[in-house]
Amino acid sequence: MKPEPLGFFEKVYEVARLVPYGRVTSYGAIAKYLGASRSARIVGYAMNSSHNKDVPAHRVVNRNGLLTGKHHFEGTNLMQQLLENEGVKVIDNQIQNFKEVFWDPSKALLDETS
DNA sequence: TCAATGACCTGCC
DNA sequence: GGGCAGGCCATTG
Repeated sequence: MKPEPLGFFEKVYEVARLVPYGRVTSYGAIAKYLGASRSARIVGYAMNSSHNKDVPAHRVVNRNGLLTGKHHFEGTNLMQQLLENEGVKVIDNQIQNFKEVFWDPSKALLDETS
């Protein structure tokens, strides 16, 4: 369980932690930032292991802005509650204004003057 | 070691 | 423009 010291997972955790408050990102965005847009599934898999980490997995959703992984949280609406608590409008597991709350790692890290 | 699965994405019909 | 199928990389049984 230790392919590399700083493998894909760690990178995913890093980006997930870099997600600002009230902002969300997508698996594809992280994967793309890591240079593995085709390995978007791995990013989600990393989140699965991020349960024990301090990774805000609730800020990470799919490309459609749908809380696909909310099923993996404690409660059924915990993920939604967390996002709403941060100011993100979530209705029926669907993030409203996803385009506005969307946080692109590559773009944000590239231009931090947001 | 092999095979199947998975919080997805992209491309094609 | 919408829906369906395949593929990608890594982990677990």
